[in-house]
Amino acid sequence: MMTSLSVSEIMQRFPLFEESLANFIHDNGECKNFALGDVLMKPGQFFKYAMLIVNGRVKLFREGDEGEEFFMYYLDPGNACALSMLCMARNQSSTIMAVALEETTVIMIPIQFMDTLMKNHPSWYHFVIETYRSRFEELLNVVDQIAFKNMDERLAWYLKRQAAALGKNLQLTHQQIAQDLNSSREVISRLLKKMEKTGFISMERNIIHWLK
Amino acid sequence: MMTSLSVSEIMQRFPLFEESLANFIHDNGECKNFALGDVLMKPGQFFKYAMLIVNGRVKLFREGDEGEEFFMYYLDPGNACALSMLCMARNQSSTIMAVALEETTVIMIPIQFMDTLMKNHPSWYHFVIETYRSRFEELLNVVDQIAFKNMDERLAWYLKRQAAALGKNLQLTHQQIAQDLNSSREVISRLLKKMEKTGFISMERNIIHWLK
DNA sequence: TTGCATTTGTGATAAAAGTCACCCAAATTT
DNA sequence: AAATTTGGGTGACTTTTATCACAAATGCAA
Repeated sequence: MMTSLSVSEIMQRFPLFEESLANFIHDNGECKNFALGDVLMKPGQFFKYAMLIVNGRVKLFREGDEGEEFFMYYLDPGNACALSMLCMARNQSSTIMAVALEETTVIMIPIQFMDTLMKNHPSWYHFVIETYRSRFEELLNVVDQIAFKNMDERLAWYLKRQAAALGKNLQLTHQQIAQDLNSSREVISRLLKKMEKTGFISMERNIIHWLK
Repeated sequence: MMTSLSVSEIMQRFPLFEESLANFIHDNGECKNFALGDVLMKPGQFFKYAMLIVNGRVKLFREGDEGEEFFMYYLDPGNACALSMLCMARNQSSTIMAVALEETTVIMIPIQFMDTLMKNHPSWYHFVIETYRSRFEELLNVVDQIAFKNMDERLAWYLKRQAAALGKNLQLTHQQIAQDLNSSREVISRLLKKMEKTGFISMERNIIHWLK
């Protein structure tokens, strides 16, 4: 069923999987490609698959009632979408948006295999737990930021995370940052100016260099 | 090992457990009581047990760097602490506070039984997944509130949740509410006055009546 | 080159939330 | 009953963030 991914490629991306698990996934998973901007998941959508990221990068964000956005985290190769595994278990609909940031390859494992995987493959169970744990923790950090910090600190934290995920030279407009933080462009521009003066970043049009 | 809880009591609190699972928990779990104000979990603490709430109520909140608090959710009888199950899997330390709101009884299941439970008891696996799912979803709602809403709406949502959990007559001071929302007493007092005028609540000293 | 769209800079102003000062009323203690 | 503590009300002011208006700079396209 898997269209274009060998067992050894699976094990390379997911090094903690046993070979029997990689085999099972190879036989029963589907491999799907998404282009930049493609929506993997949107509010109200039901899940039929657990999604494992093989290549590329996916951006997860929450949507507000009036279409505002709020950036949560990225999924990188080797990660899985925790939501896709959680909601699936109850056939619940999702509440967040997932969009491909670049050309992205995903393994889709149909919902009906979950129980089997869980029962027969300890490494699957550990992978699932670790996926939940890391996303929960990431979400707790997000809560920390918006509950306790002002915009200047939140912006610094945001840029630091972006730099960690995407590299130190960030192709971002002030408008995009404002959108991710649910703030406004002017506010972000002013705060960035301050950060530039204090030596944390340098700026060009469309680019922010994280200097730390 | 279980001190004071019969198999049938376990199955009553956790109706989706198979009998074999309830038996296993009865034989291998420990039963522990906490008094009002007791700390079940605090930042930096490592987990040796998964915790299932049998009686009482536990309040979970995040602590800020300067000791601020931020209310996340309550755990009720029949719930489990997702964090205790997640961190355990990696022997990670927790990042949130859990405090007993009243006399509370908890089943503590030592970490080393997790793999066995997961493998041999489908109803345990479903319970764990559902625990993660519901807490993740609750946390997402919290993020929504602080990311997109002003304090008046957040306060209304907070009171609504409190009323759903604790009943319509809430024994809360304005100061406590301010603390849970990481705001200040004056702000909360003023907003409550408005809510009283618009008929959402009525107030007495130490009590807020949720009227909807 | 000229024109146009996009990105960024910035002052003025407004709205939301936090802080300070001080009050009164209810409850509790002495 | 008097004194003290606790909870709550309120005006004045500050800080933070958002909004509005508009200018300047940059890059791309005709």
